[in-house]
Amino acid sequence: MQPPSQKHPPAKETIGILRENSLSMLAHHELKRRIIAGEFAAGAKLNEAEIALALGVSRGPVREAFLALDQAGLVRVEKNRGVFVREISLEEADEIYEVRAALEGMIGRLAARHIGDDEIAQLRGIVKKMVALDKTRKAGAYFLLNVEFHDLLARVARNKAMLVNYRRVINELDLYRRETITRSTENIPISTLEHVAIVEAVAARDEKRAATLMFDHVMQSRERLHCVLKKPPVRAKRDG
Amino acid sequence: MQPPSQKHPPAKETIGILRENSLSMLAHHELKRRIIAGEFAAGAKLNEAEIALALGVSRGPVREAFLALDQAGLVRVEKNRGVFVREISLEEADEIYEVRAALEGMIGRLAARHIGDDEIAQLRGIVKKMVALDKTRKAGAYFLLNVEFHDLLARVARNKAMLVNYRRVINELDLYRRETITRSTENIPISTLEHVAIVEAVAARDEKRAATLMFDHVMQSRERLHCVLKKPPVRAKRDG
DNA sequence: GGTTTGCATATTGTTGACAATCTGCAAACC
DNA sequence: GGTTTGCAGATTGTCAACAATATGCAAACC
Repeated sequence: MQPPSQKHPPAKETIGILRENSLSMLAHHELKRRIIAGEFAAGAKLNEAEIALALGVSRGPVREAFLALDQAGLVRVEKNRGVFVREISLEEADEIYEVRAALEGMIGRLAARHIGDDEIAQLRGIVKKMVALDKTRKAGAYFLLNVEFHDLLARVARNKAMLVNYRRVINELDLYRRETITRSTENIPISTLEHVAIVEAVAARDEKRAATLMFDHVMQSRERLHCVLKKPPVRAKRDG
Repeated sequence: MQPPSQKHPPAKETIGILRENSLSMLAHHELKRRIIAGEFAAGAKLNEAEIALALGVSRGPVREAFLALDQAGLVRVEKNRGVFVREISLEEADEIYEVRAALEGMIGRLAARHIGDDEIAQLRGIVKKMVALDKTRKAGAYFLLNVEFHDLLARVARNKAMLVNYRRVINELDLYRRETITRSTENIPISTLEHVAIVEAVAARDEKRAATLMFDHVMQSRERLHCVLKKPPVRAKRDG
């Protein structure tokens, strides 16, 4: 298939990437990354020509990427007006949390069914780091560990369809959470305790209990988010 | 396109449709409809130029529609080779059923929380038709009632994010189910009984029970599908 | 003065053309 | 005979130009 002239090791990888991904897909992934990373403000207008120039491609692939991002719920397309980074209201976030709770419940059940010993160790490692963070109260670091914890569980569930749906929902939620969850540290100890209980249930292969704990954990996270939002003047050290 | 002589009342509606939807969106919806309706064979290759001609647009909007359909899981895009109607294996269908079970469980819970009396009546009406169909054993008609029943419950849940995710999963499953579920009628009475129980639980506003019944109903549907597949020579009257 | 109309500009929507890639087949080669 | 090489045709990927639409501002009008 490939011409046998692959002398340079890095070239092979680059060629592979270009063979697999069209410019549309490249634009799609890059824009998705930037949106999730928060490099665009919520509600910001994404100018086709501008982005095409920045990515070094023409408007066609950018437009195709926009349509895909619209389906993924990351941008909102208004005909003849443009595309905007999706803004998620508190009400929408509440709804999405319910979807996430449903998925995470099933993830807990499946993870308890399929988890291997090495993966149990990985989960325990993550939780250990969380416990250590309880004292420092670094919200940013905790947020990353939390993402890692839940994504690992989603992979352990051994269900590709579930993983795809889970990650899509998480991406949408992150549009909302990135502005709120890192502002509060008081709930970290509680959340960590829930994580500990989840690992125990999964490690014991207790499907029912893992499902319930995961479901409740998500719904309680939602409640904690509400509590944080209700006392808005948390203007203590906003490191940013 | 159309001459600007909008004397006729329906023209107003047409203009509205064109103002809301770009050709990409039109192509997206039309292709989605055709794929779900089974007008394209599973795995069939969708030729850009051919479809563009059939829809009366150029290839650009068709390509944009393809990208969106790829995100929705209805087609598979292979770079430089084309797009194909997604084929879903039994293993994938099994996975998707688990995602669906998770969502339907939450839908049952939320529906029990939010349902109104008129909607209870609607559900009972659908179930009544299902019971009537028990005797005729018309799989096609039962399938439509089943879709209506579950979609109504999903709307009753009063959660837009859930509805969007639910319908996406159902669309994917229909790619698989349309070839299998209509071949068997023996399970209709059992499934109908489960529907009756679900309506009762929702009408009683019993969230826990509704959630459990919905979850189990989906997982049992999956098992029934397996049973049907395990006895392949069901060559009795294949009305087609 | 406030509202409306009409243009100028910018941006998006669509198209057709061109470049890159794949596929199938036939000729050349061992 | 079987494999490889090299076209020819078809299809997809990308681009740049054109058309349609929205936006903002200024002039005209009441």
